[in-house]
Amino acid sequence: MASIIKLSEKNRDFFALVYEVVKQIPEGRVTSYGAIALYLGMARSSRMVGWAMNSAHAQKEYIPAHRVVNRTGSLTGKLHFSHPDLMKELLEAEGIQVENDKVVNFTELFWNPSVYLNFD
DNA sequence: CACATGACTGACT
DNA sequence: AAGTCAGCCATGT
Repeated sequence: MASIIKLSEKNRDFFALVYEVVKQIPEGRVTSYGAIALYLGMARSSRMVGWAMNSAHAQKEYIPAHRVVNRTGSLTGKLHFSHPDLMKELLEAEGIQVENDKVVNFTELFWNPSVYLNFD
């Protein structure tokens, strides 16, 4: 029926914040759901970040969701893209090597928002 | 209200 | 490194 997602105002803000952070991820770098949650002060709501990403594709502005993986560097969200291999292709297009659904050199490519988006 | 589900994580093995 | 478990929290039934 209604394809419109019902969200409380509180969660709308949360979604917007998540997208805002994801959009700041530089090309060729990746981060994790937990790191974003931590940066937003919701360290125990990492699942909610993934939940927010589920609606990223519906946003008017482009969200580089492929740059967000789980803590081990696994492409856990690949099945939610329009094509299962799209996530890998997008990452490789940015120079990120992907092997067996995992980001190679994940620890080196990891982009921590809490470090690069420090509050002053 | 109880229970299941999920783009997660940390601890433990 | 990889698998299992419990904790996590918003949604759906």
